[in-house]
Amino acid sequence: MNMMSAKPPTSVSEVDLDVLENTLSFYIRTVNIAVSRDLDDRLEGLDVARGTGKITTLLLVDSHPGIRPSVIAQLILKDRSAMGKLVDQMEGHGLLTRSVSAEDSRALELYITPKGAELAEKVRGLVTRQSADFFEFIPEDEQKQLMDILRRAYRRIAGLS
Amino acid sequence: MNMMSAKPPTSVSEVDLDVLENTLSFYIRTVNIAVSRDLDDRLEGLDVARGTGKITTLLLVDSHPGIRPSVIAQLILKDRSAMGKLVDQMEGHGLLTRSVSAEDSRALELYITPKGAELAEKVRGLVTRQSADFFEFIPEDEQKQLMDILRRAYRRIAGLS
DNA sequence: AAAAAATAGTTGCATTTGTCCACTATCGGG
DNA sequence: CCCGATAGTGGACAAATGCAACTATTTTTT
Repeated sequence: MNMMSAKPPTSVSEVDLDVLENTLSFYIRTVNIAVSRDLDDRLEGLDVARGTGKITTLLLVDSHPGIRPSVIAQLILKDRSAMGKLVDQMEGHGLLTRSVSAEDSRALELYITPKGAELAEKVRGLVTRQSADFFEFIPEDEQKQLMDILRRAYRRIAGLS
Repeated sequence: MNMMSAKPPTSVSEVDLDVLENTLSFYIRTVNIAVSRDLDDRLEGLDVARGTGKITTLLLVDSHPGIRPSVIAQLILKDRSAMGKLVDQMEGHGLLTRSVSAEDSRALELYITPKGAELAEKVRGLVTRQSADFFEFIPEDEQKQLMDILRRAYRRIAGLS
Protein backbone atom coordinates (compact mmCIF):
# COMPACT_ATOMS: atom_id res chain seq x y z
CA MET A 1 0.00 0.00 0.00
CA ASN A 2 0.99 3.57 -0.55
CA MET A 3 3.23 2.57 -3.41
CA MET A 4 4.04 5.99 -4.71
CA SER A 5 5.12 8.67 -2.39
CA ALA A 6 7.21 10.35 -5.03
CA LYS A 7 8.81 13.22 -3.17
CA PRO A 8 9.13 13.45 0.56
CA PRO A 9 6.53 15.89 1.88
CA THR A 10 7.97 19.21 3.05
CA SER A 11 4.66 20.60 4.24
CA VAL A 12 1.98 19.17 6.47
CA SER A 13 -0.71 19.56 3.88
CA GLU A 14 0.94 16.99 1.64
CA VAL A 15 0.81 14.31 4.28
CA ASP A 16 -1.81 11.67 4.85
CA LEU A 17 -1.98 10.06 8.25
CA ASP A 18 -1.87 6.45 7.19
CA VAL A 19 -4.23 4.27 9.22
CA LEU A 20 -4.43 6.94 11.89
CA GLU A 21 -6.66 8.87 9.54
CA ASN A 22 -9.43 6.50 10.57
CA THR A 23 -8.45 5.82 14.13
CA LEU A 24 -10.66 7.33 16.75
CA SER A 25 -8.10 7.03 19.50
CA PHE A 26 -5.59 9.06 17.49
CA TYR A 27 -7.95 11.99 17.35
CA ILE A 28 -8.86 11.72 21.00
CA ARG A 29 -5.20 11.78 21.91
CA THR A 30 -4.23 14.71 19.75
CA VAL A 31 -7.27 16.83 20.45
CA ASN A 32 -6.62 16.18 24.10
CA ILE A 33 -3.15 17.66 23.83
CA ALA A 34 -4.47 20.83 22.29
CA VAL A 35 -7.38 21.21 24.65
CA SER A 36 -5.24 20.60 27.71
CA ARG A 37 -2.63 23.05 26.60
CA ASP A 38 -5.19 25.72 25.98
CA LEU A 39 -6.73 25.07 29.38
CA ASP A 40 -3.37 25.30 31.10
CA ASP A 41 -2.75 28.64 29.46
CA ARG A 42 -5.93 29.98 30.90
CA LEU A 43 -5.20 28.61 34.34
CA GLU A 44 -1.80 30.26 34.37
CA GLY A 45 -0.68 30.80 37.94
CA LEU A 46 -3.91 29.57 39.44
CA ASP A 47 -2.66 26.79 41.80
CA VAL A 48 -4.67 24.38 39.78
CA ALA A 49 -2.92 24.31 36.44
CA ARG A 50 -1.19 21.30 34.84
CA GLY A 51 -2.11 17.68 34.96
CA THR A 52 -5.49 16.10 35.27
CA GLY A 53 -7.41 15.97 38.48
CA LYS A 54 -6.79 19.19 40.30
CA ILE A 55 -9.81 20.89 38.85
CA THR A 56 -12.10 17.96 39.39
CA THR A 57 -10.84 17.54 42.92
CA LEU A 58 -11.37 21.18 43.75
CA LEU A 59 -14.90 21.25 42.40
CA LEU A 60 -15.89 17.97 43.98
CA VAL A 61 -14.56 18.85 47.40
CA ASP A 62 -16.40 22.13 47.14
CA SER A 63 -19.72 20.64 46.16
CA HIS A 64 -19.45 17.44 48.20
CA PRO A 65 -18.02 18.37 51.57
CA GLY A 66 -16.41 15.41 53.28
CA ILE A 67 -15.86 13.45 50.09
CA ARG A 68 -13.07 10.86 50.24
CA PRO A 69 -9.89 10.85 48.24
CA SER A 70 -10.56 7.35 47.02
CA VAL A 71 -13.88 8.35 45.55
CA ILE A 72 -12.31 11.20 43.65
CA ALA A 73 -9.50 8.93 42.57
CA GLN A 74 -11.95 6.65 40.83
CA LEU A 75 -13.53 9.57 39.03
CA ILE A 76 -10.30 11.00 37.75
CA LEU A 77 -8.83 7.59 36.98
CA LYS A 78 -5.86 7.77 39.31
CA ASP A 79 -4.59 5.32 41.86
CA ARG A 80 -4.63 6.17 45.55
CA SER A 81 -0.96 6.98 45.45
CA ALA A 82 -1.30 9.66 42.86
CA MET A 83 -4.39 10.96 44.54
CA GLY A 84 -2.53 11.30 47.81
CA LYS A 85 0.07 13.47 46.20
CA LEU A 86 -2.60 15.61 44.67
CA VAL A 87 -4.25 16.13 48.04
CA ASP A 88 -0.90 16.94 49.64
CA GLN A 89 -0.29 19.56 47.06
CA MET A 90 -3.69 21.15 47.31
CA GLU A 91 -3.60 21.12 51.06
CA GLY A 92 -0.22 22.77 50.81
CA HIS A 93 -1.77 25.50 48.72
CA GLY A 94 -4.41 26.00 51.38
CA LEU A 95 -7.27 24.93 49.13
CA LEU A 96 -8.61 22.13 51.28
CA THR A 97 -8.17 20.32 54.58
CA ARG A 98 -8.24 16.66 55.45
CA SER A 99 -9.50 14.98 58.58
CA VAL A 100 -9.96 11.39 59.56
CA SER A 101 -13.49 10.10 59.09
CA ALA A 102 -15.47 9.40 62.24
CA GLU A 103 -17.19 6.31 60.85
CA ASP A 104 -14.14 4.76 59.24
CA SER A 105 -10.81 5.72 60.64
CA ARG A 106 -9.00 4.42 57.60
CA ALA A 107 -10.68 7.02 55.48
CA LEU A 108 -10.21 10.76 55.14
CA GLU A 109 -12.77 13.45 54.64
CA LEU A 110 -11.87 16.43 52.52
CA TYR A 111 -13.22 19.89 53.13
CA ILE A 112 -12.85 23.07 51.16
CA THR A 113 -11.26 26.17 52.67
CA PRO A 114 -12.48 29.71 52.02
CA LYS A 115 -9.59 30.20 49.64
CA GLY A 116 -10.49 26.92 47.93
CA ALA A 117 -14.14 27.88 47.62
CA GLU A 118 -13.22 31.15 46.06
CA LEU A 119 -10.96 29.45 43.56
CA ALA A 120 -13.61 26.85 42.82
CA GLU A 121 -16.06 29.55 41.87
CA LYS A 122 -13.55 31.20 39.60
CA VAL A 123 -12.58 27.88 38.03
CA ARG A 124 -16.19 26.96 37.28
CA GLY A 125 -16.45 29.98 35.07
CA LEU A 126 -13.07 29.52 33.49
CA VAL A 127 -13.50 25.88 32.65
CA THR A 128 -16.94 26.31 31.20
CA ARG A 129 -15.84 29.21 29.09
CA GLN A 130 -12.68 27.44 27.96
CA SER A 131 -14.53 24.43 26.69
CA ALA A 132 -17.11 26.58 24.95
CA ASP A 133 -14.45 28.74 23.31
CA PHE A 134 -12.25 25.90 22.26
CA PHE A 135 -14.99 23.99 20.50
CA GLU A 136 -16.74 27.08 19.30
CA PHE A 137 -16.14 26.23 15.67
CA ILE A 138 -18.23 23.10 16.01
CA PRO A 139 -21.96 23.62 15.54
CA GLU A 140 -24.02 23.49 18.74
CA ASP A 141 -25.85 20.31 17.87
CA GLU A 142 -22.69 18.47 17.00
CA GLN A 143 -21.11 19.57 20.25
CA LYS A 144 -24.07 18.08 22.02
CA GLN A 145 -23.72 14.80 20.14
CA LEU A 146 -20.05 14.68 20.86
CA MET A 147 -20.57 15.30 24.54
CA ASP A 148 -23.37 12.76 24.82
CA ILE A 149 -21.20 10.08 23.34
CA LEU A 150 -18.12 10.94 25.34
CA ARG A 151 -20.15 11.19 28.52
CA ARG A 152 -21.37 7.68 28.01
CA ALA A 153 -17.83 6.52 27.37
CA TYR A 154 -16.60 8.24 30.49
CA ARG A 155 -19.35 6.89 32.72
CA ARG A 156 -18.60 3.44 31.49
CA ILE A 157 -14.89 3.81 32.08
CA ALA A 158 -15.24 5.32 35.54
CA GLY A 159 -17.68 2.64 36.54
CA LEU A 160 -20.64 4.96 36.85
CA SER A 161 -24.01 4.12 35.32
CA MET B 1 -26.34 25.74 44.03
CA ASN B 2 -26.14 22.23 45.21
CA MET B 3 -27.59 23.25 48.55
CA MET B 4 -28.07 19.85 50.04
CA SER B 5 -25.30 17.39 50.00
CA ALA B 6 -26.47 15.76 53.20
CA LYS B 7 -23.92 12.99 53.71
CA PRO B 8 -20.53 12.94 52.11
CA PRO B 9 -20.59 10.46 49.23
CA THR B 10 -18.74 7.23 49.91
CA SER B 11 -19.32 5.76 46.49
CA VAL B 12 -18.80 7.15 43.02
CA SER B 13 -22.39 6.61 42.03
CA GLU B 14 -23.59 9.19 44.52
CA VAL B 15 -21.47 11.93 43.03
CA ASP B 16 -22.40 14.48 40.43
CA LEU B 17 -19.62 16.17 38.53
CA ASP B 18 -20.59 19.77 39.09
CA VAL B 19 -20.10 21.90 36.00
CA LEU B 20 -17.79 19.28 34.55
CA GLU B 21 -20.87 17.22 33.82
CA ASN B 22 -21.45 19.51 30.85
CA THR B 23 -17.91 20.31 29.92
CA LEU B 24 -16.68 18.79 26.71
CA SER B 25 -13.03 19.25 27.54
CA PHE B 26 -13.45 17.27 30.75
CA TYR B 27 -14.63 14.26 28.82
CA ILE B 28 -11.93 14.58 26.22
CA ARG B 29 -9.32 14.66 28.93
CA THR B 30 -10.60 11.71 30.91
CA VAL B 31 -11.44 9.50 27.96
CA ASN B 32 -7.97 10.25 26.67
CA ILE B 33 -6.42 8.91 29.85
CA ALA B 34 -8.30 5.66 29.55
CA VAL B 35 -7.68 5.25 25.84
CA SER B 36 -3.98 5.97 26.18
CA ARG B 37 -3.57 3.59 29.05
CA ASP B 38 -5.30 0.82 27.19
CA LEU B 39 -3.15 1.48 24.17
CA ASP B 40 0.02 1.40 26.22
CA ASP B 41 -0.98 -1.94 27.64
CA ARG B 42 -1.28 -3.38 24.19
CA LEU B 43 2.02 -1.92 23.08
CA GLU B 44 3.78 -3.46 26.05
CA GLY B 45 7.46 -3.84 25.28
CA LEU B 46 7.10 -2.72 21.70
CA ASP B 47 9.67 0.13 21.54
CA VAL B 48 6.83 2.45 20.74
CA ALA B 49 4.82 2.54 23.93
CA ARG B 50 4.20 5.56 26.15
CA GLY B 51 3.75 9.15 25.22
CA THR B 52 2.29 10.63 22.11
CA GLY B 53 4.04 10.72 18.81
CA LYS B 54 6.06 7.55 18.52
CA ILE B 55 3.34 5.72 16.69
CA THR B 56 2.56 8.58 14.37
CA THR B 57 6.23 9.09 13.67
CA LEU B 58 6.80 5.46 12.90
CA LEU B 59 3.88 5.22 10.53
CA LEU B 60 4.64 8.47 8.77
CA VAL B 61 8.29 7.69 8.24
CA ASP B 62 7.26 4.34 6.87
CA SER B 63 4.68 5.69 4.45
CA HIS B 64 6.48 8.92 3.56
CA PRO B 65 10.15 8.09 3.16
CA GLY B 66 12.32 11.14 3.59
CA ILE B 67 9.77 13.08 5.61
CA ARG B 68 11.20 15.77 7.87
CA PRO B 69 11.07 15.88 11.63
CA SER B 70 9.58 19.35 11.56
CA VAL B 71 6.66 18.20 9.47
CA ILE B 72 5.90 15.37 11.85
CA ALA B 73 6.30 17.73 14.77
CA GLN B 74 3.51 19.88 13.47
CA LEU B 75 1.24 16.89 13.08
CA ILE B 76 1.81 15.56 16.57
CA LEU B 77 1.77 19.02 18.15
CA LYS B 78 5.28 19.00 19.51
CA ASP B 79 8.07 21.52 19.26
CA ARG B 80 11.26 20.72 17.39
CA SER B 81 13.09 20.04 20.59
CA ALA B 82 10.70 17.35 21.74
CA MET B 83 10.63 15.94 18.25
CA GLY B 84 14.40 15.70 18.23
CA LYS B 85 14.39 13.58 21.34
CA LEU B 86 11.78 11.35 19.84
CA VAL B 87 13.90 10.83 16.76
CA ASP B 88 16.99 10.18 18.88
CA GLN B 89 15.13 7.54 20.76
CA MET B 90 13.70 5.83 17.74
CA GLU B 91 17.00 5.93 15.93
CA GLY B 92 18.54 4.42 19.05
CA HIS B 93 16.04 1.60 18.83
CA GLY B 94 17.04 1.04 15.22
CA LEU B 95 13.62 1.94 13.85
CA LEU B 96 14.72 4.72 11.54
CA THR B 97 17.72 6.57 10.21
CA ARG B 98 18.31 10.23 9.60
CA SER B 99 20.32 11.89 6.90
CA VAL B 100 20.80 15.47 5.87
CA SER B 101 18.60 16.59 3.01
CA ALA B 102 20.31 17.24 -0.30
CA GLU B 103 18.15 20.22 -1.19
CA ASP B 104 18.21 21.89 2.18
CA SER B 105 21.12 21.08 4.39
CA ARG B 106 19.37 22.43 7.46
CA ALA B 107 16.77 19.76 7.16
CA LEU B 108 16.84 16.05 7.86
CA GLU B 109 15.22 13.24 6.00
CA LEU B 110 13.95 10.29 7.93
CA TYR B 111 13.94 6.78 6.57
CA ILE B 112 12.53 3.60 7.96
CA THR B 113 14.74 0.60 8.68
CA PRO B 114 13.69 -3.00 8.04
CA LYS B 115 13.10 -3.39 11.74
CA GLY B 116 11.06 -0.21 11.74
CA ALA B 117 9.01 -1.29 8.75
CA GLU B 118 8.24 -4.56 10.42
CA LEU B 119 7.14 -2.80 13.57
CA ALA B 120 5.08 -0.32 11.57
CA GLU B 121 3.15 -3.12 10.00
CA LYS B 122 2.49 -4.71 13.36
CA VAL B 123 1.49 -1.40 14.87
CA ARG B 124 -0.97 -0.63 12.12
CA GLY B 125 -2.92 -3.69 13.05
CA LEU B 126 -2.62 -3.12 16.75
CA VAL B 127 -3.68 0.49 16.72
CA THR B 128 -6.64 -0.10 14.47
CA ARG B 129 -7.82 -3.00 16.55
CA GLN B 130 -7.29 -1.15 19.79
CA SER B 131 -9.41 1.77 18.74
CA ALA B 132 -12.14 -0.48 17.45
CA ASP B 133 -12.16 -2.59 20.61
CA PHE B 134 -12.06 0.31 22.98
CA PHE B 135 -15.01 2.08 21.44
CA GLU B 136 -16.81 -1.10 20.58
CA PHE B 137 -19.68 -0.30 22.94
CA ILE B 138 -20.54 2.76 20.86
CA PRO B 139 -22.80 2.09 17.87
CA GLU B 140 -21.08 2.20 14.49
CA ASP B 141 -22.85 5.30 13.27
CA GLU B 142 -22.09 7.24 16.40
CA GLN B 143 -18.45 6.26 16.16
CA LYS B 144 -18.45 7.68 12.69
CA GLN B 145 -20.00 10.93 13.85
CA LEU B 146 -17.55 11.20 16.68
CA MET B 147 -14.61 10.63 14.39
CA ASP B 148 -15.87 13.08 11.78
CA ILE B 149 -16.16 15.81 14.34
CA LEU B 150 -12.85 15.10 16.00
CA ARG B 151 -11.12 14.84 12.66
CA ARG B 152 -12.30 18.30 11.80
CA ALA B 153 -11.12 19.56 15.16
CA TYR B 154 -7.73 17.96 14.67
CA ARG B 155 -7.23 19.27 11.17
CA ARG B 156 -8.03 22.71 12.36
CA ILE B 157 -5.65 22.47 15.27
CA ALA B 158 -2.79 21.02 13.28
CA GLY B 159 -3.23 23.65 10.62
CA LEU B 160 -4.36 21.24 7.94
CA SER B 161 -7.40 21.99 5.81
C1' DA C 1 -13.09 -15.17 68.59
C1' DA C 2 -9.22 -15.61 65.72
C1' DA C 3 -7.43 -15.49 61.23
C1' DA C 4 -7.61 -13.93 56.61
C1' DA C 5 -8.80 -10.80 53.15
C1' DA C 6 -10.02 -6.43 51.60
C1' DT C 7 -9.78 -1.39 51.89
C1' DA C 8 -7.71 3.51 52.75
C1' DG C 9 -3.92 5.92 52.71
C1' DT C 10 1.31 6.98 52.85
C1' DT C 11 5.99 6.95 51.29
C1' DG C 12 9.83 6.54 48.37
C1' DC C 13 11.69 5.59 43.96
C1' DA C 14 12.57 5.27 39.21
C1' DT C 15 11.15 6.68 34.86
C1' DT C 16 9.39 9.84 31.67
C1' DT C 17 7.90 13.72 29.67
C1' DG C 18 7.34 17.96 28.35
C1' DT C 19 9.20 22.74 28.33
C1' DC C 20 12.22 26.41 28.15
C1' DC C 21 16.19 28.54 26.40
C1' DA C 22 20.19 29.30 24.26
C1' DC C 23 23.15 28.03 20.32
C1' DT C 24 24.70 26.66 15.47
C1' DA C 25 23.93 26.25 10.70
C1' DT C 26 21.62 27.27 6.61
C1' DC C 27 18.47 29.37 3.39
C1' DG C 28 16.10 33.25 1.02
C1' DG C 29 14.97 37.83 0.04
C1' DG C 30 16.27 42.33 -0.47
C1' DC D 1 26.33 40.98 1.58
C1' DC D 2 23.17 41.31 5.45
C1' DC D 3 19.01 40.25 8.03
C1' DG D 4 15.29 37.57 9.35
C1' DA D 5 13.26 33.23 9.26
C1' DT D 6 13.78 28.20 9.51
C1' DA D 7 15.84 23.35 10.92
C1' DG D 8 17.81 21.02 14.28
C1' DT D 9 20.66 20.17 18.78
C1' DG D 10 21.78 20.02 23.67
C1' DG D 11 21.14 20.84 28.49
C1' DA D 12 18.80 21.90 32.52
C1' DC D 13 14.74 21.28 35.01
C1' DA D 14 10.12 20.92 36.93
C1' DA D 15 6.23 17.69 36.99
C1' DA D 16 3.69 13.81 36.38
C1' DT D 17 3.10 8.82 36.43
C1' DG D 18 3.29 4.49 37.87
C1' DC D 19 5.06 0.79 40.99
C1' DA D 20 5.83 -1.58 45.03
C1' DA D 21 6.22 -2.00 49.77
C1' DC D 22 4.25 -0.87 54.23
C1' DT D 23 0.83 0.53 58.15
C1' DA D 24 -3.62 0.76 59.98
C1' DT D 25 -8.30 -0.41 60.07
C1' DT D 26 -12.47 -2.72 58.80
C1' DT D 27 -15.00 -6.67 57.13
C1' DT D 28 -15.56 -11.42 56.07
C1' DT D 29 -14.63 -16.24 56.93
C1' DT D 30 -14.14 -20.09 59.36
